[in-house]
Amino acid sequence: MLKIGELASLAGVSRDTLRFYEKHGLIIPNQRTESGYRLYSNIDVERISFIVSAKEVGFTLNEIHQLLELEVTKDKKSCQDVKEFVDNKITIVNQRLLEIEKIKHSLQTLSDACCAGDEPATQCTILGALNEQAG
Amino acid sequence: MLKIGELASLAGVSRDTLRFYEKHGLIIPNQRTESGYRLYSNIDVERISFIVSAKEVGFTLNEIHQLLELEVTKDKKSCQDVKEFVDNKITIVNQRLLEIEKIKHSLQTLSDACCAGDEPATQCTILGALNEQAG
DNA sequence: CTTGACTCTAGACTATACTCCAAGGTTTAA
DNA sequence: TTAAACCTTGGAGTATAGTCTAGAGTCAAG
Repeated sequence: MLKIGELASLAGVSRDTLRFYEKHGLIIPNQRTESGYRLYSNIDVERISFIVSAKEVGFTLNEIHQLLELEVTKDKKSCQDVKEFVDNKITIVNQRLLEIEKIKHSLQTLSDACCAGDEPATQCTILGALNEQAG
Repeated sequence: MLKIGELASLAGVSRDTLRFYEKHGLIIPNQRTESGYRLYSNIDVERISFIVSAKEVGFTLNEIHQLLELEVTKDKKSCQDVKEFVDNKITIVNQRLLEIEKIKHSLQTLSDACCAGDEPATQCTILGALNEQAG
């Protein structure tokens, strides 16, 4: 079991952030010591690492909360609901993948080509590099 | 030339957002009418679309501002500086790509497998699906 | 020639996601 | 046994990114 400071440094977030996430229902330690100290388990390490990743790729804490709450039971109705919600997220994720690939490509153009020598200056801004892909 | 409302609806943002971006130096119309109306060009359409994309994949307005300001001149020093900055961003973008792929995969697991019938319930949460990849 | 849809500025307000502080209790290592 | 380093709660403060409002000017159509 980990105390809040231990989980915080493992996960690369602050103690305050963990308490903030708890207040918003994202990560709740399943135990406390007698004196009231929060105790986290290994599952919480995974949980917080998912939260951090999801946040970095543009999900809000609210969306992340919904994702973490998802639980497919074999009940067909639940399945249907969850599938709809998840497929929606997949669509968003796919769009983001395309966007991030495009940005990556244009950054690469900027990095690789522009210092080499003979390229036209038009490629040597981020928008120029983006257009390069289209043309 | 486009007025602010026209650009706004083309780009899917509000007029207020465009004025807000202007105040922060992200997009400045190169002309005004005699009465003071902002006039935007096609370049501004691309610019705003880049801003929206970059924001969606997790860049802050500040970072986006820096990216838009980038301009590689043939001057070697500028080249070096820009390359360093851009390579840094590429590293970040690559990490995000991995993270988003991982999330996508686990969403797919949730969507595809969990309603089918015989899977263990452990896969049927987002964290369960994420672990599925590791194991 | 006026009505409605648009634009302007300045400034107040909101949501999200922290971050810091005060005042106190707990644990641990010298 | 005491000081440093941790933990608690509650609440205030901050940064980012808008969003809304007021009060006024502009423009195109009827």
